[in-house]
Amino acid sequence: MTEAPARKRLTDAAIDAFAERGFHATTTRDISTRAGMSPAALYVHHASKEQLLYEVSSSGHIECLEMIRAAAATSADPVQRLANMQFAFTRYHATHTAGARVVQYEIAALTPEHRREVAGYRRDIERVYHEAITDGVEKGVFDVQDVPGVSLALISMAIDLVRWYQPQGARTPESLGRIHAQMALRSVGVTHEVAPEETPAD
Amino acid sequence: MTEAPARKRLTDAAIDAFAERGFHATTTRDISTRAGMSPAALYVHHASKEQLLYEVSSSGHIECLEMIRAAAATSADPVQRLANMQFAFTRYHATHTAGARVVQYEIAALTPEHRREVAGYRRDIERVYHEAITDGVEKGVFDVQDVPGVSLALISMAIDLVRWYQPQGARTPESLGRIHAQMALRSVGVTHEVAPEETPAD
DNA sequence: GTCTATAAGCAGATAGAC
DNA sequence: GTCTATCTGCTTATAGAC
Repeated sequence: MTEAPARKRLTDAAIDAFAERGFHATTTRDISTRAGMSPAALYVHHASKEQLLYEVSSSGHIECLEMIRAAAATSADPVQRLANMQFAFTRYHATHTAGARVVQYEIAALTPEHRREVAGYRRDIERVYHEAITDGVEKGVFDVQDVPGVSLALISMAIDLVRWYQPQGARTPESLGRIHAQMALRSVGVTHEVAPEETPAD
Repeated sequence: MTEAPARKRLTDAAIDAFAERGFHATTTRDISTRAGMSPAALYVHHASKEQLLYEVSSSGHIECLEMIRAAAATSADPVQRLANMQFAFTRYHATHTAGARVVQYEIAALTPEHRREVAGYRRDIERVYHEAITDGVEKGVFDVQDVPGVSLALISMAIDLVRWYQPQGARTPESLGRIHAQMALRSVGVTHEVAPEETPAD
């Protein structure tokens, strides 16, 4: 159990600081102090405050995309797949609140080029939902008129909890995941109960 | 059609600036310039940048609370009421994106006292949903195990669209309202279709 | 790789003329 | 009530010693 390298200590500190106070309200001194370093040490490892945000934001987007793709690959049955996806997507946002808050709310602080890159990851995430719901409609088990509209609403349901969720509260990531999974199935017209298969959380 | 008073020009400019860039990234010079005034003019009408945020945030919270209470009063039938509420709540967030963004995402920038005040309005909004769903459960027309959990998820669905909604896009506030209203009914176990009654938008 | 010291600029807020 | 000018402090980022 050795101490984390300085570079990762800084990105971890940046995640917490950006999540708590927002990018613009966070000072580079705040980040370096949280990482146990002097203000100047930050610039040995990162070119600028925006670059630090970009690293946090892009790696967070990629992690989230891989997570939802893994969840979408857990079952060939549309009903079970959507339940697993909504459970995993919700649990992820409840367990990675700090990182997800930076991912979701600090896009405007990125440079235009960096913003374009992460916008691509976001479209990829929407596409996973879109395809899963389309699959269920085509197989005749889902009843949905507006597939993109329902996709966005299901994604919103999970993402918005990073705005208010607090780990010390009564709700666990798994309990929220089960509620949202049931609401997802009901939203696409599946009336019977299907328990989500809980893939191991990282 | 006379020009708006300086005070309102400033709060309107602050809503746009805070919504576009966030509280901390917005400068008082940005606000006063948008309102067509010099930097010093802002302080004739508002004590500080935080006071300006507080006025925007509290009036926005109160407006939203009154809107959802009005929607909850449109029908005594739990099914029709929930449909009307989710339609109105969604349409409101799509038509008041800028103000709602400040309301939802800039709470951390308020002083602790101001934050406590708006937290009360937020609980009131949740309570309106909570009571509407409880009413449907007690009358035997809704099937919901976790009433607060479903309430929060329905609220999240509408609120999160201020994160991504753009008026120039293809979706109208009304089309989003109808999708969300149907998803709300399905989420509480109502399987038949009920069109939301559209109260006039302000 | 870390530190101290500091440069250069911009922020919120105020003073005082008109 | 609006302006110009300015104060004061804090920000990002860099220089250079160890």
